[in-house]
Parts: sequence; C-alpha cells; structure tokens
Amino acid sequence: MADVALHAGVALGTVSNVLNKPEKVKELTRRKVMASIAELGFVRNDAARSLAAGTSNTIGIVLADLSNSLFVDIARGAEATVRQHGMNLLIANSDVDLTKQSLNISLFEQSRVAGVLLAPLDTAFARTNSVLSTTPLVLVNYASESGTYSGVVADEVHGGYEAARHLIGLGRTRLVFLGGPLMLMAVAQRLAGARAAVAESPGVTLEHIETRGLNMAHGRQAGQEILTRPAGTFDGAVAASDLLAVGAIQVLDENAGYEVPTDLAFIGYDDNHFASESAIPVSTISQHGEEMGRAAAQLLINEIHGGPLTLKRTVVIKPDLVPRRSTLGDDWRRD
Amino acid sequence: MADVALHAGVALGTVSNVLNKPEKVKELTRRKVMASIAELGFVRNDAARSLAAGTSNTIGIVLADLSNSLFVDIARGAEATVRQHGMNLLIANSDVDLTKQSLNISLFEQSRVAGVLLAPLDTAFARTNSVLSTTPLVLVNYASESGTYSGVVADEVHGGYEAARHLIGLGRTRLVFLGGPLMLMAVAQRLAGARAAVAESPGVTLEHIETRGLNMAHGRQAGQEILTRPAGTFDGAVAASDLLAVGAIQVLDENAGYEVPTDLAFIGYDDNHFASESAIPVSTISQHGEEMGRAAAQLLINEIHGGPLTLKRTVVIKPDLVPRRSTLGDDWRRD
DNA sequence: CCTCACAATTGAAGCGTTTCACAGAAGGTA
DNA sequence: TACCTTCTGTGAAACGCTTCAATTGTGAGG
Repeated sequence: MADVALHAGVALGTVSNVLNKPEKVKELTRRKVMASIAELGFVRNDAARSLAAGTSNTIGIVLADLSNSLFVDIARGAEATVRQHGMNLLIANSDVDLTKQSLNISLFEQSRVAGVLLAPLDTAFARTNSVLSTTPLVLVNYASESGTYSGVVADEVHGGYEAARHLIGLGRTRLVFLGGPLMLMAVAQRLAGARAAVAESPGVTLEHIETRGLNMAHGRQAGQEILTRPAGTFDGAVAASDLLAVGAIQVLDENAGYEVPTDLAFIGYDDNHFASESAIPVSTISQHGEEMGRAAAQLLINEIHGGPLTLKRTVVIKPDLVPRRSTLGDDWRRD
Repeated sequence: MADVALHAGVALGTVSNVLNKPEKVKELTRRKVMASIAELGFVRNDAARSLAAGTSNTIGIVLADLSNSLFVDIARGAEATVRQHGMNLLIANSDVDLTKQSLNISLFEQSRVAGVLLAPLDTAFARTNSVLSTTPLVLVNYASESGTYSGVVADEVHGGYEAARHLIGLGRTRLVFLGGPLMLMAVAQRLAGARAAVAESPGVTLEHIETRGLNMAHGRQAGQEILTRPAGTFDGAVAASDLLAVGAIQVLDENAGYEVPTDLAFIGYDDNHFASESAIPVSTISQHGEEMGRAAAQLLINEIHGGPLTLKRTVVIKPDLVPRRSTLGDDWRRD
C-alpha cells in the first residue's frame, strides 16, 4: 500500500480512503490512485485489514452435509442476502461429522469472520451449546432450545400435517407413514404432524412403518414391507423423504396390482430435485431452503449490527405442498 | 494474548511458543499457559497471525456449481488431503456465474489463503487466464492450455471410449450418442472418445443426437427423438450424463416395445448418485471426483511448499466403467 | 484582498500476532 | 571453582492495514 501511495504521489492514508471511503476523496486523486493500484497489481491484504479495522466483511456458514440439497439451497439463499449487504460468504462442510463441525466453527471464529451461520447435524445438541464465544452465531434448520441463539427452522409438524391433509382431502382413509429413525427430530415431528391430521379426521387411520434411514434403499425395503400386507391395506402413504418415496414406488411399480396413485397415493418430503424428475413425479412438501438461508443471513446481519444484546428470535418457515402425479394422477401435468 | 501471558505469569512470546512450537517450552509452563488460555476463553486471532507470519494455513476452493455432485466430491477429496497436512479448506460457490467466480477468487487472494483450488466453469477460458497473482493456484476439472497452472483433469476422451467399448463388447452395433451442447468441451471429448471406439470396430455405426443440455428433461426429449425412428434403429446408447440417460430411459420405458437393456443398452456418465438408484440402475462412467480433489490438493500443497518456480504438471485421471443393469440386464445384481 | 467554513489530504498510533536476537538458568566437564 | 553448552524464556521489532486528529487547500461572501 505504501508502494501504491508512493507511485501515485499521495499519502498512505489517502490510498486507504480511496479503497474504503471513495466519497471522501477528490475524483482526480481517486483516479490516480486507482491507476497506480492497477499498474502495480496491488491486492489489499485482508488479514491486515480486519486486524486493523477489528471487523471482517465475510460470513462463514458451516453445513452439516453438502450432499444434501437442502443445505446447498440454504447456502445459496444465505449468499444472496449476504451479498446484498456487501459481504461475502464462505462455506465449510462438516460432512456429517461432529468433530469436523466443531473444527469448522472454531476455524471461522479464529479468522474473525463477522458472524457464523450453523446448519448443524440433527443429533448435535451438546456441541452446539458449547459454542459460547463473542462471534455472532445463528442456527439454521435447528432450534436453539435454550434461546441462546437466533435461528430459522422449518415447521416440520406443519409439513407432516399438510402431507396427510392432502391425502385425506383426496379421499384416502387408510394411511401409512414411512420414515425413521425416530431419533431424528425432523422425522418424529413430521410423523406427529401427520398424526394430528389423522386425529381430526374421523374414519381415517394411520400406521407407521419405521425405516432405518431416509434414502432410496430404505424406501425399497419399506416398499417390500407394504407388499407383505394384504392388498388394499393402505390407500395413501406419507414418506419422510422423497428418496424414501421414490424407492418404495419403484418396488410397488414392479409388482403389478399396486398402482400409484390409483391404488396407493404417495407423498414425499424435501422437494428433492430428483423427486420431480422420477418416472412418476412425486408429490412433496417443500421446505424452501433458499428462503431459510435468506432469513438466517438477515438475522445474523441484524445481530452483527445490533451487537450481542440483540433480541434472539426464531423464525419459523412453513413448508408448502407441491402436488404432482404420485397423488393427483393424470390430472397433474408436467409444466 | 497479553492477558493470557499476564494471567499465566509468563512473557507474551512464550504464549506464542506454546501455540506454535510446543516442543520449545517446558511441560510445566505449557500446562500453565494452556490452563490460562482455557480459563480466559482465549481464541487466537488468525488475522493477526497470518499478518505477522506472512502465511495462512487455510486453502480456498472455488467451485463452479455446488448442485453438481462431481464438485462436491472434488471438495471432499481436497479436504481430506488438506487436513492431512494440518490445513483447512474453505469453499466458495460460483453458482454457474462467471462474475461470482472472479469475485470468489479475489476474495481468497485478499484474505491471503495459502493457495486456491479452482474448479471453473467449462466456458471460462478468459477469466481463468487473467488470474495472475502470487497466490498459488491449481485447476481442477479443467486444463490450463497455456501451462501456467498445474491441474487435474479427467480423461473425458477415454471415458467416452470406454463407454462405447462396453456396448460394443456386449455385441451392440448400432450405437447412438446422446449429448450436447458440443460447446461444452467435456461433451465434445466424450463424443470423440465414443467415435474412436466405433472407428476401430468394423461394422459398428454411431449416430449423434444433440441435446441442448444434460439434465433429465433433455434426456426425455432425446428419448422422444429415438421413438420417432423405426424400431431397432439403435441397439446401444451412450449418454453424456447420467441424468440424460435416466430421462431417456423413462420415456422408452413408458412405450412398450423398447426394453432396456434388451432392445437398447444404455450407458450414462458421471456416476451420479441417482443413477445407481433409479428404477433401472444405469451403467455409467465414474470420474472419481474425490480422487481428483485429492490429487489437486496435493499439487497445490507441493506448490505452496516449493515456491512459484515449482514445475507445473497436469495430472490426468482415467475414469472407470461401472456396469449396471441398463447394459448387463439381469446378469447384474444390486449389492 | 481578507476571512471563514468546509473539503481534501496527511501521517502517526495502534490492531494482535510471530520472530529472533538475547539473557538467565541448569547441567556437565576439567 | 571456573567455564561451556544446552535449554527456557524474554521482549521489542515487524506485518500491512484503518483511523483520526491535525494540517493544508479552496471557494464564497464581504
């Protein structure tokens, strides 16, 4: 920077002003300085900058699992908001590993980012709470039970409710819920929501087939399980994830006599990209990941500007029904 | 840090030594210092650290598209290697946007990361080359034509060749290649590889149906196109992506008379997670994203240690055939 | 032509580390 | 005991920037 100042024939402080408060410096001088910067190929040292300024303009986000499109959507949404405020977003991937998650959080704290967004593992109570530092932190897709942090969550219960309502609204009465393990709060809540919908509809029943996970292989197992029951046992199914639904539908599809949605209407969860593209496009509940990311980023930015005493809030985002062929049948058309 | 020193009754420099060269300081003192650090909740300021030390221990990776699982795999592989060397990996997502890509690169340069891994957009010649700074940079999934940078690429030609060879080896003779636009180098190269395989096999023909993209919708269009031809026109298909293959198969599957793989054997490309899980598991060419990431990280670390004069190399990673039911039929079993 | 108010510019004092030349202590040797 | 070595621990000088009080223009009004 000293070089640039020399080359442009101005003081060091002026160069700094050109970079940070361009309105403070006369057009002509600004031009000269810019020219020198370009000519010398100067790149401002951000480490020095944030050391001196005491604040950085980048925000870090720690994601539980990059292979999960929900988290990618969250990151995308967060980035949009962060950029609007002239800041940058850096991502760290925990890869479903609690140790990495802690490592990543402290990595961001050490580098003195302006704030941290944390999309934690579902099972990660413990560690989350031990993060008590001065770096502003906002949770995404996980509620801080103690109210220590602001956060954004999807209303999973409502999602489960809507899914079941949709089936009931289509006249289905013998429902089954596919999903597990119940240790996952998200699954438990979706099930609770579905139960609530059933409870308020006389004559409708709901059985739960617990799976050991949420991917397609588990879905196929669940599909087999359904096949062991007498035909017609169920006429509507809520799956705790789209992959589960797709897997189960594959199995049912292979065995004639169980047509989707005629015999069994199927609805999934997550609005996984793949779900809309599978052979029978799967109706689903969309969690609006981008919106969650945007909201979380906004919360974080408020906290950055408002200081540590900023009121902690939890924003709840309602998921929405996205009906497709797996429930509507031929009435539904691809657009 | 001064506080810690005071609290532990040692000099400032000693605290620094405890953190950086623990072997230089007596066990007892180290303990005292560690205790003080814990008690005071001290978090080392990395900005100051890298300013003073002149080097950082984090590496940045700029990814063209987080929704593409290949890039996520690359990041995962890179992270593994980076961690082995005691460094950290931060991710920035360009989201298929050239402007963001440049922004992200300069973001990393400004923050003085030890080095940058760049997985650029396929169309991004221009910008890539203008990155001429002192920060070590290694390309992934893209070759630096000028030899300015080291890089890791998949051998796309070989991949296309293997795909076609596989079909030919199964006795298929009337092949079709689905993919486009040819502007994408990867697609063009895969096609070239397939052509090479056909050229060396007398009696085998290859037609090219150009698509406008590589996702499932494009695949369905291609499937329609195939249906317009007289039955039996093709008996083997190479798709430039798994999604393309899955889409096309969906369409053919709905129209009786075109059974996969009996009538038409299908092979995709990318080893997309979904490809192995779709109704008919799709044979594919795997690019080994993690391996690419690991190799690139290693190259970068060499360059960081070796200085700017380090010999630039391009590592080529050969993709592999992963045969599944869409070519082998019932001979293939899910494991 | 002088003042005054305001705009533009200056430069030195930090910011929180690492590094490194030195000082002190401890242990070995003659 | 005197003299060397080897370990430990010390503290001040950078690192490259932002900030801000102080200084130097500048133009309008009288």
